[in-house]
Amino acid sequence: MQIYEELVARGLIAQVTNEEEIRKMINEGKATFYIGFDCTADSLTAGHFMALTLMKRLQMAGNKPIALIGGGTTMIGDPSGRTDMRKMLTLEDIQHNADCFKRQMEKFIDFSEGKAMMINNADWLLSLNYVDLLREVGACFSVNNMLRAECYKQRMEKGLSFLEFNYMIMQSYDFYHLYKTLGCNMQFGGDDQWSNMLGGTELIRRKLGKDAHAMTITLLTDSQGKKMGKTAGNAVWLDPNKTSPFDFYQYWRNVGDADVLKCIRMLTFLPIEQINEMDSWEGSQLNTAKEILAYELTKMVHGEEEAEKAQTSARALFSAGASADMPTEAISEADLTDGCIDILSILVKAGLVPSKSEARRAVEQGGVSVDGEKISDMRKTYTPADIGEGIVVRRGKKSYKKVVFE
RNA sequence: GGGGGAUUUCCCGAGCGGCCAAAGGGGGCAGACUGUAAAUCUGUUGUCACUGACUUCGGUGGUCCGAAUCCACCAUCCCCCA
Repeated sequence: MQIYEELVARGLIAQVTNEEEIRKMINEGKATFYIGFDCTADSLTAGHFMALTLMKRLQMAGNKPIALIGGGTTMIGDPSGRTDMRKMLTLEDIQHNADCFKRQMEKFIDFSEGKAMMINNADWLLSLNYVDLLREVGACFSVNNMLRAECYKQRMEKGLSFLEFNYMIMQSYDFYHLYKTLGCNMQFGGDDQWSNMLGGTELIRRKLGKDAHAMTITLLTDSQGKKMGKTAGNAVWLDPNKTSPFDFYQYWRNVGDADVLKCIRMLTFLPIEQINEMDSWEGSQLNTAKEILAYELTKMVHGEEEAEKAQTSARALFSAGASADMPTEAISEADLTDGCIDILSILVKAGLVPSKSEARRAVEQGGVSVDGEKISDMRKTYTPADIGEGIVVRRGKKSYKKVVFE
């Protein structure tokens, strides 16, 4: 099976400008393609992960990826599908974020000699001259068409600033620039980027009379149509300091039944034949599929060792007993009052609850246990001797910490 | 430039000068049921020294015994006219 067919089989492709040409091009490994990353945070998220795997797949098929860091475009902020304007970031923040992105990407993509490139559009966008730009590309854009673009729909109701309106032009300019300087003939991106990407192919056609291609990746959504990769509005980060490997593992371990196969198909590198076999699984058998998904992804992002640890911890926690690799929190002399510490303080200290009030609530509702025993008295206290070698404090089913005294 | 409207807790949204830590919904969290799923039901959802106290309703001042509610100014956003 060739790469294009595989992408289709995995359900990764959403829209393409010209299927025949793109199929031919990437199957023959002749594409030089780019994906843009807006650096609005200092870590990539699970949402970016799919784009990274796609780059990798295409790279393995002999195509050349360009990771474009949006140092310049982030200065503007993409309004696509947003209801609010993005926060404006300073130049320093953006640079810092771009550096972080680079480190993370290097784990997935082979950037060695001629295999792939990473560039920052700040390099050419920031030095553009306004009047020159208007004359050079401004004439190629029809405001009428831009206003019709799907991505601005929501903003047409709430208000769209001129700053953000220009985002499409900047992104189009990137593509045009990369086409001219690096022979980049294709752009990939999330499906929400479709209009912006078409802006680029259109610009290249008008300015150079050449055909460039665009292709979008299906957005990863759950069975309810919500974007995946977030928990309670917070992103699932690839940075282990922002989302621990265990939590990362748990996120995928907990996806809904209806979404497991889709995730495995789209995100893992397991052979498609093997995935097709899993298709017939149902009921609690899907739990195995979820373990596979969680393990595979954690392995890719954090390495095999972390994946093993996360899996062992998770199994131990949800079946029985304790595990050596649990996240641990140390209590010290300074945390004690009259030689002991109460359960509420332990919960807060361990980061299992954000405040004492919530700790109280958790206990009241029977959601707290220590070494497997439910705590019903919120005044219960512990001395260093009680803690001994360490106690396992658990809040709810899924969050727990080992607490030690030192 | 002129006129009108808005700003409430995580989000949406209701709020009469005292009975407002603030209705309702969403989301979150916990419990029951389960398969670490979904659906459903129940409880809970500002903070703390928790039968009480303290801090919140865009910002700053003011009126009042008392303000999310009234007044003034500022800020931001939306709509209509130019």
